[in-house]
Amino acid sequence: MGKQMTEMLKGTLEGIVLALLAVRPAYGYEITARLREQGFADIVEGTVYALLVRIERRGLVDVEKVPSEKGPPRKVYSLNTPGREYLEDFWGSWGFLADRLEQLRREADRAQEEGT
Amino acid sequence: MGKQMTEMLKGTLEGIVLALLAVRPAYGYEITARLREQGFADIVEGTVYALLVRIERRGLVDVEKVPSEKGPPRKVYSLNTPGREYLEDFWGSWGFLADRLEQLRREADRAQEEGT
DNA sequence: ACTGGTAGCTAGCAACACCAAGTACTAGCA
DNA sequence: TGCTAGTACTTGGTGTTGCTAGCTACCAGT
Repeated sequence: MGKQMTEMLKGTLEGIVLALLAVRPAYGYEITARLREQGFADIVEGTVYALLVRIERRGLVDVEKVPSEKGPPRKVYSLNTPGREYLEDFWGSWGFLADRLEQLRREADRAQEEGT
Repeated sequence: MGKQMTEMLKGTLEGIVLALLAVRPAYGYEITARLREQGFADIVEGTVYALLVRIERRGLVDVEKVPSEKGPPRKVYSLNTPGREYLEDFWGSWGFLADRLEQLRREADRAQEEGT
C-alpha cells in the first residue's frame, strides 16, 4: 500500500497483533495469513516473526510449542496479564491519536471548502 | 505520553503537520506550539524542524522567509499541489488503518466479554 | 528426486521521532 | 554594559521499527 502505510504501521502493527491475540491465541504463520486476509496485503512473514520475538522478550505473551501435522511445530502465542495491560495502554494512545486526527481532518476539510 | 505514542507518531506526525498546513500556512515554532496545545505535550522542536526539512525536500510545501519582530526570520510553509495530493493519500491510508483497528477492537472486546 | 505448502528464523537497511546541544535575533532589566 | 528570557531555526547522534532477502526444516504429492 505504499510507504505511508509502512511508516504508519510502526507502532500500530504491534498493537494490531496484540489485539489479534486478545481475540484468541495464535501462531506466527497464522497471524501473517490473517493480517493478509484483513487487507494488509504486503505484510511479510519476517516482520511478524520479529515482532513476536520482541513481545515475547518483553513478557507480554506466553508461548507454547504445539506439533503440527503439516510441517514444523507451531509456536502458539497467547496474551498474558501484562500483555493485556499493555494492550489497554495501546488503545488509550490510539484513541487519543484517532480523536486528534479526526478533528484535524474536519478542520482541514472546512478550510478547503472555504478556500474554494 | 510514553513510548507507545512515540512509535505511533512515526508516519502519522507527518500527516498531522501537513493537515495543519492545509488549514493555513505556518512556521515551525508556531506548529510546535499548536501541537503542544492540542495535547501532544512532549513533541520537541527538533522533531518538527527535521520533519519540515523533509517535506520541503520532497517538494510537498512551498517556503517563504518572513521577518519577525521578536527574533530570527520565520520560515513559513504552505501546502502546494503535490502536498495536497500526498495528504489525500495519507487520509486514505489512515482511514484504512483506522477501520481495521476499530473492527479489531470490537472483536477483541467481544472475546473479552465472552471469556469473563 | 522434486515441487509446493507449512512453519520459523535472521542479518542488514532505511525511515522516523527523540535527545541534546548549539546559533542568532530581540527586548527588558539591573 | 552584561544578563536573562523568549523567539526561531539547525544539527549530530541514538533507539526502535518494518522491510528486504535470504535461510532452515518438515511433510505430502507427483
